[in-house]
Formats: sequence, structure tokens, C-alpha cells
Amino acid sequence: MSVRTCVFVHAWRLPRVLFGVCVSFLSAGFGILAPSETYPLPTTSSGWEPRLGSPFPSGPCTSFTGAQAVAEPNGQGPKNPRVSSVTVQLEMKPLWEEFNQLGTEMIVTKAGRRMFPPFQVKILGMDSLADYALLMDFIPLDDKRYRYAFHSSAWLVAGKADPATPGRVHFHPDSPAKGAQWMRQIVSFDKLKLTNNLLDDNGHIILNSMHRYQPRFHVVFVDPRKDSERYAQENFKSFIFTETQFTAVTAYQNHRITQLKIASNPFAKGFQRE
Amino acid sequence: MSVRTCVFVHAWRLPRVLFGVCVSFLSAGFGILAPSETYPLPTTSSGWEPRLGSPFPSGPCTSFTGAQAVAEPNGQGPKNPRVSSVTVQLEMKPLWEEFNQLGTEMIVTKAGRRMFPPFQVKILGMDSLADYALLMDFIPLDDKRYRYAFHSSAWLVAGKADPATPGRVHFHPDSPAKGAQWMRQIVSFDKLKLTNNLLDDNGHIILNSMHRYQPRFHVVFVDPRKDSERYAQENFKSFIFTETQFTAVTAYQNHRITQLKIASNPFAKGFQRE
DNA sequence: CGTTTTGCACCTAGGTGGAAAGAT
DNA sequence: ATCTTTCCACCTAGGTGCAAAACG
Repeated sequence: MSVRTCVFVHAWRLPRVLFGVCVSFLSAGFGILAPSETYPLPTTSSGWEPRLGSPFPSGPCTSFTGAQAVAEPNGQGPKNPRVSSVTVQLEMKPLWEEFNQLGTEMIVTKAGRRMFPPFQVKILGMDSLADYALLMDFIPLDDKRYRYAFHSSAWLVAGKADPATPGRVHFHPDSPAKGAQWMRQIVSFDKLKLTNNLLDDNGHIILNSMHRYQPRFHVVFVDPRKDSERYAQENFKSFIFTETQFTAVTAYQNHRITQLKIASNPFAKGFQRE
Repeated sequence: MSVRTCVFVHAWRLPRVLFGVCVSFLSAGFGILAPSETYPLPTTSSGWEPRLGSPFPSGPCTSFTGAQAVAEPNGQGPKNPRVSSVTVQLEMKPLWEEFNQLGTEMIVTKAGRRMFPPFQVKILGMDSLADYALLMDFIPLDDKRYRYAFHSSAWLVAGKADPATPGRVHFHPDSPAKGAQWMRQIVSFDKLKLTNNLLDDNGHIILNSMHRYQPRFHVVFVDPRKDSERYAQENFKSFIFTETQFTAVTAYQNHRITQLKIASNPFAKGFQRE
């Protein structure tokens, strides 16, 4: 399937075009967006290898494992200097790695569930005076469905992936804001919730349980030019931290994941050492 | 005392001039502001009658008592149409009036205490596409200190006012934002806290206990022009709701105020009917 | 003596995983 | 048999007025 994604958005908390980040499929059109709302994105894919025409990572985006934990996307084509100079550090990287080593699981519920660890980043290199929007989306890591073999404590492929969920984007609710504001302190996506409800109308991210996903983080420069749509491809930069990938579940499968969640999430303190 | 207030601000979450709302005394200079931070404002005054040269209400600003509860300031001089067309409705007006009838008291603590009822407004008439900042400040209602006579259940003048507290302004933390955003729903100043700590460095509003105050609400248009300071006087509009005036206290004096607080504040439910 | 501070019990509001029941 | 839903006890986080102690 050929997927074309277009960056272009109408109406940002406003009744007319302000700037844009619109994502459309070959067959889909535009849409009106508002912060905290979500929007269809291509989620069907055979992984997150390069996809023709996608403005979001068209090359293998890797997160560096250096001391700074900076994600450096590649192959996103020519970029506006206002985004090309942006770098991002994943917060709580050691904790993410600890989970990732065990095989991170994220609970999805009908009502929506937060992620843990929380997706938080430190941002550098923005133009202090320019407006930016920050958003996240989730792409399938493969086309498979999984099941957990309790006896062997291992994930097994259980077949082909279920039909793709409605693709959505989560805008950080402070969007849009000045670069100075985003860089001032750690940016936390703690309003983002994951659900398995295909009919969700709370703006949550919809995922298939027992499928694997890769979170993506996008920085979009809000181009003040009237014809900003023309520069859509240049005005954003995407980041992927491979240590944040996870399997969506309705109940924890790996007991070691459960224990690590309990040990590290303050809200689960009630389950510590019994 | 002659007080001159100047509208002009440097740095809005940003390292250089963006737009401004700076308030200075005759003897005081400028300052760097950021949302949620506060800033010196003239608080010494012989009431809130007209004050020469003040960009904030220079005429008797009254709140209408009509069905819409719209405050209509007067005598603020020529205004930019982007602010002159703005009207504001006080939310929970009946509750405010109920308190006001008894003599509203607001607790001040070292750590800072919220107001109750909460100061919330509905805003109309903004330019949807323009940027605005919203802020509040508090001015002394008179030059007196009070004490409460429990036996007669009445407030008595206890002398001349204590030295004025450091004047501060509370910017609504969402500032600046588009008119459309502000008008979308009720704007609540629930992050604003009152303190009696003269050395407070949490950005709270500092008040003298046993003194009376009048909250003010200011709408500032963020003028994109380079020389916006020149138009500072034109770019804001102030609103005063007389039913929101109160006496600052460290402990409630009037028992009927206590009862009304308990009856109407959800967080005080633990004290209902004993 | 009037006023302020402190610790506290009691709330609101909402994020946890567990256990049992339900669904397919 | 596998997966999902629901309810719940138990947390975090923080906003209340109260009572006693402290202050000046």
C-alpha cells in the first residue's frame, strides 16, 4: 500500500487557517484539528521502514544511545532551519531501557490509559521566538498479532495483524507555543491516553491489543506565511526512540513487567511488597 | 500619592521583547515577566477612584447588575478596537453576591491559598485571530486596617492601613493565546493564590491580612507592531466586579462566611452538617 | 489579647494493578 | 482457552476548615 502523508493543517483552535499539520492518505482529505484532538494518520504499514512520500520519517530514524540520548532522524529531506536545528532528549531513558529489555507492555482500556513510563522530552535548538506544535503518533512495528506463552515467558507470533485502528495524532495541549516555552522545561505528554476502543470519541490514541507499536514524536514549525502548505514538508522534524516501543495489552502478560511497573510508578505504590 | 502606571512588557516567556504589559511606578523601573509570575503594581492608593495617568481604570469601573453580569469599564481613554469590543461576564455571580452580602473573606496563608468562590469569567467580543494576555491584580479598597467584633458580628476600622504589600500581577498561565481560545470556554484563575508572606517567591499575590481588596481583571491585546510600547495605553481594557471585593484574613472571622464556604466549596465537604 | 502558624482529619480528583466476571 | 471488562482497594496529589499552639 502506498501511503502519502501531507503536512497541512487548518484551524488551530481557530475558525480559519492558521498553520498546518494535516495528514492525509491517498484517498483521505483534510480535517479540522484542535489541540488535544487527534487525527487520522497512516497506520497501515509493513513496519516503519521508509514510506514513499511520507513527510514523517522516510529514512530509518534511530535514537542515539550516547550520553545525551538524542534522537537524530535522517533522510527527512530538506528542512527549514527552524526545525533542522532541533534536537530532542528522551527523559527517564534508563527506565525506558529497563522496560524495553523485558519487553515493554502498555495497558489499553476502553476509557483510556496513560503510558508508563511517561513520554517526556527535553528540547534543544528551537528558535525561541518561533511558534511550534508538538505531537505524537504511534505506528505498528510489524504486521503481526502476538500472544504470550506464560510457560516459556515469551512472546509468540499469533498470526497476521488485525485490521488497522483509526490512525490518530495527539497534539501536546500547549501547542502552539514559542520555542522558548517548549525549551524552558521538560515537555511531558501525560495527557495522552491509549485505548482499544475503535469508537473512542475522547481523542485518545486507538491501538490494537496484542500488537506492537513505535511511538513517534514530531516537531512542527508554525510557518506564518500564507502559503505555508507549500512548505509543509520542510517545516517539521520527527524523532523516534526505539527504546519506547511496546506491546499494547489489556492486562499485563509478563509478570516482570508488572513488577517493574509497580516498583517505578508512584500510583501503583499500593501493590509494593506484600 | 501620585501613581503612574505604564503598560509595557519585556519578554514573554522569551529572552527579548515580544509585547508588553509592564507596570511601573513613578520611581520603579521595568521588569521581566513570564506567565504565572507576578509583577509590582501600584497598590498604595486612597481607594480605586480615578488615578492620574494610570492605564488601568481611570474612571469608576462598575460591574453591571443586569442579567448578563457584564462589567463595562469607563474612562479608560481611546482604545484599540481589539480590546474596546471585549466584554466580560463574571461566572457564579449569584454566589459572589451571596458572599458579598455577608462581607466576603479570603484566607491568606504563608504557602498561598486559592480564592473561593473562584474568579472565573466568560469573554466575548475578542478578535479570534489576535493574541491576548489575561491578568489579574488586587488593589486596596481603602487605607484602613480592620478588626472583627465578634460580639456585634461587625467589622470595625482598627486604624490606618499597614505598609502596602509588594504589588503583583497574576498572568493567566495560558497567556498569551488567541481570542478564539479565550472565548471558547470559561476562563478560570484557579492557579492564583493569595499569601500574606511579604517575602513570597512563588509568584503569589501578596496581601495584608485584615485589609480590604478589590480584584481587577485586565485584557491585554498583544500588539505585533515593533513599537507596541507606544500603543500600550490603547491595547488593554480593565474590568472590575464590585461583588468580588473581600477582606483578607488568616482565619475566618464571620461565622456565616465560614458556613457559606463549607456549604459551597466541594473541598470543604468534610465539614458539612456535623 | 488579637492574630498567625502549624499539623491534621477529611475531602475532591484521578492514576494504579488485582480479582472476578464476562466475552468470544 | 484466551482475551477483555468491570469493579475495587489503595495509592498520589492537593484543596478544605479546625483546634491547638505560637506569636507579638
